[in-house]
Amino acid sequence: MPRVRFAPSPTGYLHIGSARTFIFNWLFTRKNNGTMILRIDDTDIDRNTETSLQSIYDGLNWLGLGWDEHYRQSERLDLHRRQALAIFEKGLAYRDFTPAHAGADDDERKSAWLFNPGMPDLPREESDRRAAAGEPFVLRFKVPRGTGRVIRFADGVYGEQEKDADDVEDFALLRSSGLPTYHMASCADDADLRITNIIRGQDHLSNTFKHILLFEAMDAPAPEVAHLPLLIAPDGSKLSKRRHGPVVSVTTYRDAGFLPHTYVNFLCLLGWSPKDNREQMTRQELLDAFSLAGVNRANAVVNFTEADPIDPKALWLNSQHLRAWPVEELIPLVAAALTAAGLTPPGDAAKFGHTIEVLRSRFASLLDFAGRGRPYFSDEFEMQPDAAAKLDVPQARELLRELGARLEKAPEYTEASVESTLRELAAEKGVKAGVLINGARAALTGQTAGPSAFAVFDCVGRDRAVARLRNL
RNA sequence: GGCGCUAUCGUCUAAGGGUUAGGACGAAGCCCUCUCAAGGCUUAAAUACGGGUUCGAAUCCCGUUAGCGCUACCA
Repeated sequence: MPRVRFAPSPTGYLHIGSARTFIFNWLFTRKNNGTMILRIDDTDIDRNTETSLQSIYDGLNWLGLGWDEHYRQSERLDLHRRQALAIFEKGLAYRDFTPAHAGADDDERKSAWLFNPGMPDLPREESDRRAAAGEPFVLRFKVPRGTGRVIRFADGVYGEQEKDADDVEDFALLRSSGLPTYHMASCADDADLRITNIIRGQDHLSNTFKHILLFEAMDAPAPEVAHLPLLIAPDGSKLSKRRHGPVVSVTTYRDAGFLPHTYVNFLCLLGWSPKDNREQMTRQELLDAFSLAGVNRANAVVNFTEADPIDPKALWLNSQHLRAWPVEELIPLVAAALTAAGLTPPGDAAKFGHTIEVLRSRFASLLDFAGRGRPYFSDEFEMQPDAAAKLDVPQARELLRELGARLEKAPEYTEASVESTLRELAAEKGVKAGVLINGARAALTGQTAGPSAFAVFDCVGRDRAVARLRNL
Protein backbone atom coordinates (compact mmCIF):
# COMPACT_ATOMS: atom_id res chain seq x y z
CA MET A 1 0.00 0.00 0.00
CA PRO A 2 1.44 3.31 -1.03
CA ARG A 3 2.25 5.80 1.67
CA VAL A 4 2.22 9.31 0.31
CA ARG A 5 2.94 12.61 1.99
CA PHE A 6 2.26 16.25 1.47
CA ALA A 7 4.81 18.34 3.35
CA PRO A 8 4.18 22.07 3.41
CA SER A 9 6.27 24.43 5.47
CA PRO A 10 4.28 27.00 7.42
CA THR A 11 6.04 30.12 6.24
CA GLY A 12 3.08 31.84 4.61
CA TYR A 13 -0.45 31.09 3.60
CA LEU A 14 -1.31 28.01 1.58
CA HIS A 15 0.17 28.70 -1.83
CA ILE A 16 -1.69 27.84 -5.01
CA GLY A 17 1.20 25.62 -6.08
CA SER A 18 1.19 23.81 -2.75
CA ALA A 19 -2.52 23.30 -3.05
CA ARG A 20 -2.02 21.68 -6.43
CA THR A 21 0.74 19.46 -5.09
CA PHE A 22 -1.59 18.40 -2.31
CA ILE A 23 -4.36 17.61 -4.79
CA PHE A 24 -2.11 15.52 -7.01
CA ASN A 25 -0.81 13.65 -3.98
CA TRP A 26 -4.35 13.09 -2.83
CA LEU A 27 -5.52 11.81 -6.21
CA PHE A 28 -2.54 9.49 -6.47
CA THR A 29 -3.12 8.17 -2.96
CA ARG A 30 -6.84 7.58 -3.29
CA LYS A 31 -6.43 6.11 -6.72
CA ASN A 32 -3.95 3.57 -5.36
CA ASN A 33 -5.66 2.82 -2.06
CA GLY A 34 -2.81 4.42 -0.22
CA THR A 35 -2.39 6.42 2.95
CA MET A 36 -2.31 10.18 2.75
CA ILE A 37 0.04 11.80 5.22
CA LEU A 38 0.11 15.47 6.06
CA ARG A 39 3.51 16.40 7.42
CA ILE A 40 4.25 19.92 8.50
CA ASP A 41 7.86 20.69 7.61
CA ASP A 42 8.53 23.26 10.29
CA THR A 43 12.22 22.96 10.96
CA ASP A 44 12.92 26.59 10.11
CA ILE A 45 12.01 28.05 13.47
CA ASP A 46 12.82 31.58 12.37
CA ARG A 47 10.28 31.66 9.58
CA ASN A 48 7.49 29.46 10.89
CA THR A 49 4.40 31.05 12.34
CA GLU A 50 1.25 29.70 13.94
CA THR A 51 -0.95 31.91 11.78
CA SER A 52 0.67 30.44 8.72
CA LEU A 53 0.06 26.95 10.04
CA GLN A 54 -3.55 27.81 10.67
CA SER A 55 -4.01 29.21 7.18
CA ILE A 56 -2.61 26.01 5.73
CA TYR A 57 -5.15 23.96 7.66
CA ASP A 58 -7.88 26.39 6.64
CA GLY A 59 -6.91 26.11 3.01
CA LEU A 60 -6.69 22.33 3.04
CA ASN A 61 -9.98 22.04 4.87
CA TRP A 62 -11.61 24.28 2.34
CA LEU A 63 -10.47 21.97 -0.45
CA GLY A 64 -12.33 19.26 1.44
CA LEU A 65 -10.10 16.34 0.51
CA GLY A 66 -8.68 15.32 3.86
CA TRP A 67 -5.78 13.14 4.97
CA ASP A 68 -5.17 10.04 7.06
CA GLU A 69 -2.12 10.73 9.22
CA HIS A 70 -0.62 13.91 10.53
CA TYR A 71 2.87 14.79 11.79
CA ARG A 72 4.93 17.81 12.64
CA GLN A 73 8.64 17.72 12.03
CA SER A 74 9.28 19.96 14.99
CA GLU A 75 8.13 17.07 17.18
CA ARG A 76 10.53 14.66 15.55
CA LEU A 77 13.81 16.54 15.77
CA ASP A 78 15.44 13.81 17.84
CA LEU A 79 14.92 11.34 15.05
CA HIS A 80 16.49 13.66 12.50
CA ARG A 81 19.43 14.32 14.75
CA ARG A 82 19.97 10.65 15.51
CA GLN A 83 19.98 9.83 11.80
CA ALA A 84 22.43 12.65 11.09
CA LEU A 85 24.76 11.45 13.80
CA ALA A 86 24.50 7.87 12.58
CA ILE A 87 25.58 9.06 9.14
CA PHE A 88 28.44 10.89 10.75
CA GLU A 89 29.51 7.79 12.66
CA LYS A 90 29.55 5.84 9.41
CA GLY A 91 32.09 8.35 8.15
CA LEU A 92 29.70 9.68 5.53
CA ALA A 93 29.54 13.17 6.97
CA TYR A 94 31.94 15.60 8.60
CA ARG A 95 31.93 18.60 10.87
CA ASP A 96 32.55 21.88 9.11
CA PHE A 97 33.84 24.51 11.51
CA THR A 98 33.95 27.27 8.91
CA PRO A 99 31.99 30.27 10.17
CA ALA A 100 28.81 31.05 8.26
CA HIS A 101 29.42 33.03 5.09
CA ALA A 102 28.03 36.24 6.38
CA GLY A 103 29.51 38.59 3.83
CA ALA A 104 30.57 36.14 1.16
CA ASP A 105 29.89 37.56 -2.26
CA ASP A 106 28.61 35.53 -5.13
CA ASP A 107 31.92 35.10 -6.89
CA GLU A 108 33.54 33.80 -3.77
CA ARG A 109 30.75 31.35 -3.13
CA LYS A 110 30.70 30.10 -6.67
CA SER A 111 34.40 29.43 -6.84
CA ALA A 112 34.27 27.37 -3.66
CA TRP A 113 30.80 25.91 -3.79
CA LEU A 114 31.65 22.30 -3.23
CA PHE A 115 32.99 22.43 0.33
CA ASN A 116 35.07 24.48 2.65
CA PRO A 117 38.79 23.75 2.20
CA GLY A 118 40.30 21.41 4.73
CA MET A 119 37.07 20.51 6.45
CA PRO A 120 36.15 17.21 4.75
CA ASP A 121 39.51 15.74 5.68
CA LEU A 122 39.80 17.02 9.21
CA PRO A 123 41.11 14.17 11.36
CA ARG A 124 38.45 12.70 13.61
CA GLU A 125 40.48 13.47 16.74
CA GLU A 126 40.77 17.13 15.88
CA SER A 127 37.13 17.29 14.88
CA ASP A 128 36.07 15.76 18.19
CA ARG A 129 38.36 18.02 20.17
CA ARG A 130 37.04 21.20 18.54
CA ALA A 131 33.46 20.06 18.93
CA ALA A 132 34.04 19.20 22.58
CA ALA A 133 35.55 22.65 23.06
CA GLY A 134 32.24 24.09 21.98
CA GLU A 135 33.29 25.37 18.58
CA PRO A 136 30.21 25.67 16.38
CA PHE A 137 29.96 23.56 13.24
CA VAL A 138 27.57 22.37 10.60
CA LEU A 139 27.44 18.71 9.80
CA ARG A 140 27.93 18.16 6.09
CA PHE A 141 27.32 15.13 3.97
CA LYS A 142 30.49 13.88 2.32
CA VAL A 143 29.44 13.50 -1.30
CA PRO A 144 31.43 10.72 -3.03
CA ARG A 145 33.09 12.93 -5.59
CA GLY A 146 36.00 11.73 -7.68
CA THR A 147 34.74 8.17 -7.60
CA GLY A 148 33.04 8.17 -10.94
CA ARG A 149 29.78 7.70 -9.15
CA VAL A 150 26.70 8.62 -11.18
CA ILE A 151 23.50 9.08 -9.23
CA ARG A 152 20.40 7.86 -11.03
CA PHE A 153 16.70 7.69 -10.50
CA ALA A 154 13.57 7.36 -12.57
CA ASP A 155 11.19 10.24 -12.15
CA GLY A 156 7.51 9.51 -12.57
CA VAL A 157 7.08 12.56 -14.74
CA TYR A 158 10.50 13.56 -16.07
CA GLY A 159 11.81 10.09 -16.77
CA GLU A 160 15.35 8.79 -16.23
CA GLN A 161 17.59 11.26 -14.44
CA GLU A 162 21.30 11.09 -13.83
CA LYS A 163 23.97 13.31 -12.44
CA ASP A 164 27.65 12.95 -11.66
CA ALA A 165 28.32 12.95 -7.95
CA ASP A 166 31.11 15.37 -8.94
CA ASP A 167 28.43 17.97 -9.56
CA VAL A 168 26.86 17.71 -6.12
CA GLU A 169 28.12 19.89 -3.30
CA ASP A 170 28.59 18.83 0.31
CA PHE A 171 25.20 19.88 1.60
CA ALA A 172 24.42 20.49 5.24
CA LEU A 173 22.64 17.97 7.45
CA LEU A 174 22.69 19.74 10.78
CA ARG A 175 22.99 23.45 11.40
CA SER A 176 25.29 24.89 14.01
CA SER A 177 22.22 25.19 16.21
CA GLY A 178 21.88 21.43 16.06
CA LEU A 179 18.63 21.63 14.15
CA PRO A 180 18.33 19.50 11.03
CA THR A 181 18.24 21.06 7.59
CA TYR A 182 15.37 20.42 5.22
CA HIS A 183 17.23 17.64 3.41
CA MET A 184 18.02 15.77 6.61
CA ALA A 185 14.64 16.18 8.22
CA SER A 186 12.76 15.36 5.08
CA CYS A 187 14.67 12.20 4.23
CA ALA A 188 14.81 10.96 7.81
CA ASP A 189 11.06 11.35 8.08
CA ASP A 190 10.39 9.86 4.68
CA ALA A 191 12.38 6.84 5.74
CA ASP A 192 10.83 6.61 9.19
CA LEU A 193 7.28 7.08 7.94
CA ARG A 194 7.98 4.52 5.23
CA ILE A 195 6.94 6.89 2.48
CA THR A 196 6.74 5.00 -0.78
CA ASN A 197 5.93 7.79 -3.22
CA ILE A 198 6.95 11.42 -3.27
CA ILE A 199 5.07 13.84 -5.50
CA ARG A 200 6.32 17.39 -5.22
CA GLY A 201 7.27 20.50 -7.14
CA GLN A 202 9.92 20.42 -9.83
CA ASP A 203 12.05 22.76 -7.76
CA HIS A 204 13.07 19.61 -5.91
CA LEU A 205 14.16 17.68 -8.97
CA SER A 206 17.83 18.59 -8.50
CA ASN A 207 17.59 18.00 -4.78
CA THR A 208 16.57 14.42 -5.40
CA PHE A 209 20.14 13.46 -6.22
CA LYS A 210 21.15 14.51 -2.72
CA HIS A 211 18.23 12.66 -1.25
CA ILE A 212 19.20 9.45 -3.05
CA LEU A 213 22.59 9.72 -1.39
CA LEU A 214 20.96 10.31 1.99
CA PHE A 215 18.65 7.32 1.74
CA GLU A 216 21.64 5.18 0.86
CA ALA A 217 23.52 6.52 3.86
CA MET A 218 20.57 5.60 6.08
CA ASP A 219 20.26 2.16 4.50
CA ALA A 220 16.70 3.04 3.63
CA PRO A 221 14.95 2.34 0.35
CA ALA A 222 14.47 5.49 -1.68
CA PRO A 223 10.82 6.30 -2.34
CA GLU A 224 9.67 6.61 -5.90
CA VAL A 225 9.56 10.23 -6.94
CA ALA A 226 7.54 12.25 -9.38
CA HIS A 227 8.00 15.95 -9.90
CA LEU A 228 5.35 18.39 -10.98
CA PRO A 229 5.94 21.32 -13.31
CA LEU A 230 5.80 24.63 -11.50
CA LEU A 231 3.00 27.14 -11.55
CA ILE A 232 4.33 30.49 -12.74
CA ALA A 233 3.17 34.07 -13.30
CA PRO A 234 2.21 35.45 -16.73
CA ASP A 235 5.67 37.01 -17.06
CA GLY A 236 7.27 33.62 -16.53
CA SER A 237 8.53 34.35 -13.06
CA LYS A 238 7.96 32.20 -10.05
CA LEU A 239 4.76 32.94 -8.18
CA SER A 240 5.73 34.85 -5.08
CA LYS A 241 3.87 36.61 -2.34
CA ARG A 242 6.08 39.64 -2.58
CA ARG A 243 5.78 40.17 -6.30
CA HIS A 244 2.30 38.88 -7.00
CA GLY A 245 0.43 39.49 -3.81
CA PRO A 246 -2.65 37.55 -2.81
CA VAL A 247 -3.15 35.77 -6.13
CA VAL A 248 -0.81 33.08 -4.90
CA SER A 249 -3.07 32.23 -1.97
CA VAL A 250 -5.95 29.79 -2.15
CA THR A 251 -7.97 32.18 -0.01
CA THR A 252 -8.20 34.50 -3.00
CA TYR A 253 -10.32 31.95 -4.82
CA ARG A 254 -12.25 30.96 -1.74
CA ASP A 255 -13.08 34.59 -1.04
CA ALA A 256 -14.01 35.17 -4.67
CA GLY A 257 -16.90 32.75 -4.30
CA PHE A 258 -15.44 29.62 -5.83
CA LEU A 259 -16.81 26.20 -5.13
CA PRO A 260 -14.02 24.22 -3.50
CA HIS A 261 -14.32 21.57 -6.16
CA THR A 262 -13.92 24.11 -8.94
CA TYR A 263 -10.58 25.02 -7.50
CA VAL A 264 -9.56 21.38 -7.31
CA ASN A 265 -10.68 20.84 -10.89
CA PHE A 266 -8.95 23.99 -12.13
CA LEU A 267 -5.67 23.17 -10.45
CA CYS A 268 -5.73 19.66 -11.89
CA LEU A 269 -5.86 21.16 -15.36
CA LEU A 270 -2.67 23.11 -14.73
CA GLY A 271 0.03 20.69 -15.72
CA TRP A 272 -2.16 17.66 -16.18
CA SER A 273 -4.63 16.52 -18.78
CA PRO A 274 -6.99 13.57 -19.07
CA LYS A 275 -6.00 13.60 -22.77
CA ASP A 276 -9.56 13.42 -23.99
CA ASN A 277 -10.58 17.08 -24.07
CA ARG A 278 -12.60 16.90 -20.87
CA GLU A 279 -12.24 19.90 -18.59
CA GLN A 280 -15.22 20.11 -16.32
CA MET A 281 -14.91 16.98 -14.23
CA THR A 282 -16.36 15.70 -10.99
CA ARG A 283 -14.13 14.48 -8.21
CA GLN A 284 -14.85 10.90 -9.18
CA GLU A 285 -14.04 11.60 -12.81
CA LEU A 286 -10.74 13.16 -11.77
CA LEU A 287 -10.01 10.13 -9.66
CA ASP A 288 -10.80 7.77 -12.51
CA ALA A 289 -8.75 9.71 -15.03
CA PHE A 290 -5.76 10.67 -12.92
CA SER A 291 -2.39 9.29 -13.79
CA LEU A 292 1.17 10.57 -13.51
CA ALA A 293 1.49 9.76 -17.21
CA GLY A 294 -0.88 12.64 -17.90
CA VAL A 295 1.33 15.14 -16.14
CA ASN A 296 2.99 17.68 -18.40
CA ARG A 297 6.65 18.68 -18.06
CA ALA A 298 6.50 22.36 -18.90
CA ASN A 299 5.64 24.98 -16.30
CA ALA A 300 2.09 26.30 -16.39
CA VAL A 301 1.11 29.96 -16.28
CA VAL A 302 -1.62 31.02 -13.91
CA ASN A 303 -3.36 33.65 -15.96
CA PHE A 304 -4.03 36.73 -13.89
CA THR A 305 -3.59 40.46 -14.10
CA GLU A 306 -3.20 43.12 -11.48
CA ALA A 307 -6.74 44.23 -12.16
CA ASP A 308 -8.16 40.72 -12.02
CA PRO A 309 -6.47 38.14 -9.83
CA ILE A 310 -8.74 35.33 -11.03
CA ASP A 311 -7.80 33.16 -13.99
CA PRO A 312 -10.64 33.54 -16.54
CA LYS A 313 -10.72 29.84 -17.15
CA ALA A 314 -11.17 29.17 -13.46
CA LEU A 315 -14.12 31.52 -13.42
CA TRP A 316 -15.65 29.79 -16.41
CA LEU A 317 -15.13 26.43 -14.76
CA ASN A 318 -16.86 27.73 -11.65
CA SER A 319 -19.83 28.83 -13.70
CA GLN A 320 -20.01 25.37 -15.22
CA HIS A 321 -19.91 23.62 -11.87
CA LEU A 322 -22.36 26.10 -10.42
CA ARG A 323 -24.77 25.10 -13.13
CA ALA A 324 -24.31 21.38 -12.73
CA TRP A 325 -23.95 21.11 -8.97
CA PRO A 326 -26.80 19.51 -6.97
CA VAL A 327 -28.94 22.37 -5.70
CA GLU A 328 -29.25 20.90 -2.23
CA GLU A 329 -25.48 21.09 -1.89
CA LEU A 330 -25.47 24.61 -3.22
CA ILE A 331 -27.98 25.88 -0.66
CA PRO A 332 -25.60 26.02 2.32
CA LEU A 333 -22.87 27.59 0.19
CA VAL A 334 -25.15 30.28 -1.18
CA ALA A 335 -26.62 30.82 2.28
CA ALA A 336 -23.12 31.41 3.64
CA ALA A 337 -22.39 33.89 0.87
CA LEU A 338 -25.63 35.75 1.61
CA THR A 339 -24.97 35.81 5.32
CA ALA A 340 -21.46 37.07 4.75
CA ALA A 341 -22.97 39.95 2.78
CA GLY A 342 -25.36 40.77 5.59
CA LEU A 343 -28.43 39.25 3.93
CA THR A 344 -30.83 36.72 5.36
CA PRO A 345 -31.07 33.46 3.42
CA PRO A 346 -34.65 32.32 2.72
CA GLY A 347 -35.97 29.87 5.26
CA ASP A 348 -37.94 27.85 2.75
CA ALA A 349 -35.41 25.45 1.28
CA ALA A 350 -37.58 24.55 -1.69
CA LYS A 351 -38.08 28.16 -2.72
CA PHE A 352 -34.46 28.96 -2.01
CA GLY A 353 -33.38 26.09 -4.20
CA HIS A 354 -35.71 27.18 -6.95
CA THR A 355 -34.34 30.71 -6.88
CA ILE A 356 -30.82 29.35 -7.09
CA GLU A 357 -31.80 27.29 -10.09
CA VAL A 358 -33.34 30.28 -11.80
CA LEU A 359 -30.29 32.45 -11.21
CA ARG A 360 -27.32 30.19 -11.54
CA SER A 361 -27.09 29.95 -15.29
CA ARG A 362 -26.10 33.60 -15.39
CA PHE A 363 -23.81 33.62 -12.37
CA ALA A 364 -20.19 32.60 -12.22
CA SER A 365 -19.48 32.97 -8.52
CA LEU A 366 -21.23 32.39 -5.21
CA LEU A 367 -20.69 36.08 -4.59
CA ASP A 368 -23.04 36.92 -7.44
CA PHE A 369 -26.01 35.73 -5.39
CA ALA A 370 -25.43 38.53 -2.92
CA GLY A 371 -24.39 40.97 -5.63
CA ARG A 372 -26.51 40.88 -8.74
CA GLY A 373 -28.83 38.45 -6.98
CA ARG A 374 -29.54 40.80 -4.09
CA PRO A 375 -33.09 41.80 -5.18
CA TYR A 376 -34.08 38.14 -4.96
CA PHE A 377 -33.17 37.97 -1.30
CA SER A 378 -33.68 41.46 0.02
CA ASP A 379 -35.97 44.44 -0.36
CA GLU A 380 -33.05 46.77 -0.22
CA PHE A 381 -31.50 47.01 -3.63
CA GLU A 382 -30.51 49.73 -6.03
CA MET A 383 -32.47 50.79 -9.07
CA GLN A 384 -30.00 50.77 -11.96
CA PRO A 385 -30.18 53.78 -14.29
CA ASP A 386 -31.06 51.69 -17.34
CA ALA A 387 -33.82 49.99 -15.38
CA ALA A 388 -35.19 53.33 -14.28
CA ALA A 389 -35.19 54.40 -17.92
CA LYS A 390 -37.38 51.41 -18.79
CA LEU A 391 -39.94 52.64 -16.26
CA ASP A 392 -39.88 56.17 -17.54
CA VAL A 393 -41.62 55.39 -20.80
CA PRO A 394 -45.19 56.72 -21.07
CA GLN A 395 -47.79 54.70 -19.17
CA ALA A 396 -45.27 52.18 -17.88
CA ARG A 397 -45.60 52.92 -14.18
CA GLU A 398 -49.33 53.23 -14.41
CA LEU A 399 -49.70 49.89 -16.19
CA LEU A 400 -47.35 48.15 -13.81
CA ARG A 401 -49.26 49.45 -10.81
CA GLU A 402 -52.39 48.11 -12.40
CA LEU A 403 -50.66 44.80 -12.94
CA GLY A 404 -49.75 44.76 -9.28
CA ALA A 405 -53.31 45.38 -8.29
CA ARG A 406 -54.58 42.54 -10.47
CA LEU A 407 -51.95 40.12 -9.20
CA GLU A 408 -52.85 40.96 -5.65
CA LYS A 409 -56.44 39.94 -6.23
CA ALA A 410 -55.70 37.02 -8.56
CA PRO A 411 -56.96 33.64 -7.35
CA GLU A 412 -53.58 32.04 -7.92
CA TYR A 413 -50.00 33.17 -8.29
CA THR A 414 -47.77 31.03 -10.47
CA GLU A 415 -45.43 31.69 -13.34
CA ALA A 416 -48.18 30.75 -15.76
CA SER A 417 -50.92 32.73 -14.07
CA VAL A 418 -48.74 35.83 -13.85
CA GLU A 419 -47.95 35.51 -17.51
CA SER A 420 -51.57 35.29 -18.58
CA THR A 421 -52.56 38.16 -16.30
CA LEU A 422 -49.80 40.30 -17.76
CA ARG A 423 -50.57 39.43 -21.37
CA GLU A 424 -54.25 40.06 -20.87
CA LEU A 425 -53.52 43.46 -19.44
CA ALA A 426 -51.20 44.29 -22.34
CA ALA A 427 -53.80 43.23 -24.89
CA GLU A 428 -56.49 45.17 -23.10
CA LYS A 429 -54.46 48.37 -23.06
CA GLY A 430 -53.09 47.87 -26.55
CA VAL A 431 -49.42 47.82 -25.58
CA LYS A 432 -46.82 45.28 -26.51
CA ALA A 433 -46.34 42.62 -23.85
CA GLY A 434 -42.61 43.26 -23.98
CA VAL A 435 -43.08 46.69 -22.48
CA LEU A 436 -44.75 45.22 -19.42
CA ILE A 437 -42.44 42.24 -19.26
CA ASN A 438 -39.28 44.29 -19.33
CA GLY A 439 -40.81 46.94 -17.17
CA ALA A 440 -41.79 44.37 -14.58
CA ARG A 441 -38.27 43.00 -14.42
CA ALA A 442 -36.95 46.49 -13.97
CA ALA A 443 -39.45 47.24 -11.24
CA LEU A 444 -38.94 43.97 -9.42
CA THR A 445 -35.16 43.80 -9.53
CA GLY A 446 -33.89 47.26 -10.43
CA GLN A 447 -32.11 45.58 -13.33
CA THR A 448 -32.72 45.19 -17.03
CA ALA A 449 -30.83 41.93 -17.23
CA GLY A 450 -31.91 38.77 -15.52
CA PRO A 451 -34.11 35.69 -15.71
CA SER A 452 -37.43 35.54 -17.44
CA ALA A 453 -39.69 38.15 -15.88
CA PHE A 454 -42.22 35.48 -14.97
CA ALA A 455 -39.58 33.47 -13.17
CA VAL A 456 -38.66 36.66 -11.34
CA PHE A 457 -42.28 37.06 -10.18
CA ASP A 458 -42.21 33.50 -8.98
CA CYS A 459 -38.93 33.84 -7.10
CA VAL A 460 -39.67 37.19 -5.53
CA GLY A 461 -43.06 36.00 -4.37
CA ARG A 462 -46.46 37.61 -4.47
CA ASP A 463 -46.17 39.95 -1.49
CA ARG A 464 -42.87 41.43 -2.48
CA ALA A 465 -43.78 41.64 -6.16
CA VAL A 466 -47.03 43.44 -5.46
CA ALA A 467 -45.30 45.82 -3.07
CA ARG A 468 -42.57 46.63 -5.55
CA LEU A 469 -45.12 47.36 -8.28
CA ARG A 470 -47.28 49.42 -6.01
CA ASN A 471 -44.41 51.61 -4.91
CA LEU A 472 -43.51 52.72 -8.40
C1' G B 1 29.55 30.61 -13.64
C1' G B 2 28.38 25.00 -12.84
C1' C B 3 24.59 21.32 -13.03
C1' G B 4 19.56 20.01 -14.14
C1' C B 5 14.70 20.72 -16.47
C1' U B 6 11.56 22.86 -20.24
C1' A B 7 9.85 25.05 -25.14
C1' U B 8 2.43 23.79 -29.75
C1' C B 9 -2.71 29.60 -30.64
C1' G B 10 -2.54 35.43 -25.61
C1' U B 11 -3.55 31.33 -21.58
C1' C B 12 -4.53 25.82 -20.24
C1' U B 13 -3.67 21.75 -23.35
C1' A B 14 -4.27 17.27 -27.43
C1' A B 15 -1.57 15.10 -31.36
C1' G B 16 4.55 10.79 -28.91
C1' G B 17 7.02 9.93 -37.79
C1' G B 18 2.06 10.52 -42.23
C1' U B 19 -3.88 15.07 -39.22
C1' U B 20 -6.77 20.74 -43.18
C1' A B 21 -1.97 20.58 -35.99
C1' G B 22 -7.68 19.08 -32.34
C1' G B 23 -10.30 20.96 -27.83
C1' A B 24 -11.14 24.69 -23.96
C1' C B 25 -10.84 29.78 -21.83
C1' G B 26 -10.68 34.62 -23.57
C1' A B 27 -12.01 37.73 -28.27
C1' A B 28 -15.26 38.62 -32.59
C1' G B 29 -19.76 37.35 -35.35
C1' C B 30 -24.42 34.74 -36.22
C1' C B 31 -28.83 31.91 -34.43
C1' C B 32 -32.31 31.53 -30.43
C1' U B 33 -35.09 35.24 -27.41
C1' C B 34 -39.47 39.37 -23.00
C1' U B 35 -33.96 41.53 -21.21
C1' C B 36 -29.41 39.27 -19.71
C1' A B 37 -27.31 34.83 -19.52
C1' A B 38 -27.23 29.79 -20.92
C1' G B 39 -27.19 26.79 -25.31
C1' G B 40 -26.01 26.01 -30.68
C1' C B 41 -23.06 27.47 -34.99
C1' U B 42 -18.87 30.21 -37.15
C1' U B 43 -14.20 33.13 -37.44
C1' A B 44 -9.28 34.93 -36.08
C1' A B 45 -5.18 32.71 -33.35
C1' A B 46 0.37 28.17 -32.41
C1' U B 47 4.59 23.91 -33.43
C1' A B 48 11.08 29.51 -30.53
C1' C B 49 15.35 29.43 -34.24
C1' G B 50 19.07 26.59 -37.16
C1' G B 51 20.94 22.12 -38.67
C1' G B 52 20.54 16.93 -39.27
C1' U B 53 18.06 11.55 -39.53
C1' U B 54 13.95 9.97 -42.77
C1' C B 55 10.19 8.86 -48.63
C1' G B 56 7.94 11.83 -44.66
C1' A B 57 9.29 15.52 -38.53
C1' A B 58 5.38 19.44 -33.72
C1' U B 59 7.01 14.44 -32.73
C1' C B 60 13.81 11.43 -33.02
C1' C B 61 19.18 13.61 -32.70
C1' C B 62 22.59 17.96 -32.32
C1' G B 63 23.30 23.09 -31.70
C1' U B 64 21.45 28.10 -30.63
C1' U B 65 18.22 31.12 -27.98
C1' A B 66 14.91 31.91 -24.07
C1' G B 67 12.62 30.65 -19.48
C1' C B 68 12.65 28.07 -14.92
C1' G B 69 15.01 25.27 -10.93
C1' C B 70 19.21 23.81 -7.74
C1' U B 71 23.89 25.70 -6.51
C1' A B 72 22.04 28.69 1.89
C1' C B 73 23.63 26.68 8.59
C1' C B 74 15.43 28.43 3.39
C1' A B 75 12.14 24.80 2.29
